[in-house]
Amino acid sequence: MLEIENVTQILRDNGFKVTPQRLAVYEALAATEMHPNAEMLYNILQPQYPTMSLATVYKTMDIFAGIGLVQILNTGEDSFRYDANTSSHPHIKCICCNKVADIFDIDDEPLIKAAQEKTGFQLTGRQIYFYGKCPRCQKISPDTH
Amino acid sequence: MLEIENVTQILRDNGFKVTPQRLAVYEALAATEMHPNAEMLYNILQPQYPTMSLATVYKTMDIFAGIGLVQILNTGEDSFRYDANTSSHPHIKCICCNKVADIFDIDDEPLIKAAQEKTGFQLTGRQIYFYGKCPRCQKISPDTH
DNA sequence: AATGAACGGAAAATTATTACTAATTAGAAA
DNA sequence: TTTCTAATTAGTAATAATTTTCCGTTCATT
Repeated sequence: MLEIENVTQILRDNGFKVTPQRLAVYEALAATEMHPNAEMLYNILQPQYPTMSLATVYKTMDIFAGIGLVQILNTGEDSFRYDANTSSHPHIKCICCNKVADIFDIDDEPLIKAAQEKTGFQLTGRQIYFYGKCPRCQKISPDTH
Repeated sequence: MLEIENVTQILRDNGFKVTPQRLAVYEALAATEMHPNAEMLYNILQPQYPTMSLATVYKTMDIFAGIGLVQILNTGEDSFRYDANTSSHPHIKCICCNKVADIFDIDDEPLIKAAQEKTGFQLTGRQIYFYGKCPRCQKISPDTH
């Protein structure tokens, strides 16, 4: 969730050119809460950037992930999703509507500490995914599942 | 981690035939701690069961997952890994040697409870993966990462 | 203005997984 | 035991779908 100036700076610092496409991709990702995959992002950008290429989205996300501007989510689908918030927060996915949401302000430190102590690993990252039925889907179809 | 008799029983209870292949696949998975994917399992079985087919491994794991004999892991790789321990325990993967290990006896209940309360989701499952460098790899190459 | 990077669009690659088919087999019934 | 039959298997081909590559054109930066 950086400002455009910061994105510009980080791109330049890493030797990448600053292009309207790259900024647009970042803006679109930062503006949505849907944790889109490449194709969703492409569709979001389509109206405003009709010539935007899916290949560009892929290449841009690859660069962004490399320089720490986005994190890649793997929720068990065929494609990867992206998050402009690069902090290691848990995610939760609705098994009915497939929506992926953030879980902020949750204290996972004790678990991380315990994992580190139990395994002797030098931890570098984590991915915590919860699965269940979101409140909206509970109302719509309370019985299923 | 069931005995063969139990696997046999569960297969029959669910209307599946008990075949040497299915028992061999279960045995191989239960005997290893490497959390193999389908191809690794196939390679493990190859020496003792030269005619074992990769397709059979896939179909068997599909059935096993369906009747609760195995759980499917998605550690961010291209393929799925399998675990004969169907309890929802965290896993940890070494970013150097790609080994995947279990983390038992760790209390993730507080985190689950907090996630449930924060989101209002009806939770049905979770996947907790840690990433880092295992003790062995720390000794071999202490600097990298 | 120069130039190497980046772009669009489409084609290609990748590769895990599934489908297919003839042959075999498990389990039930005779 | 033998027979019967639908389920299962081995081996291979096909699928599916995301992601990457390709390349001529355009553009950002110096």
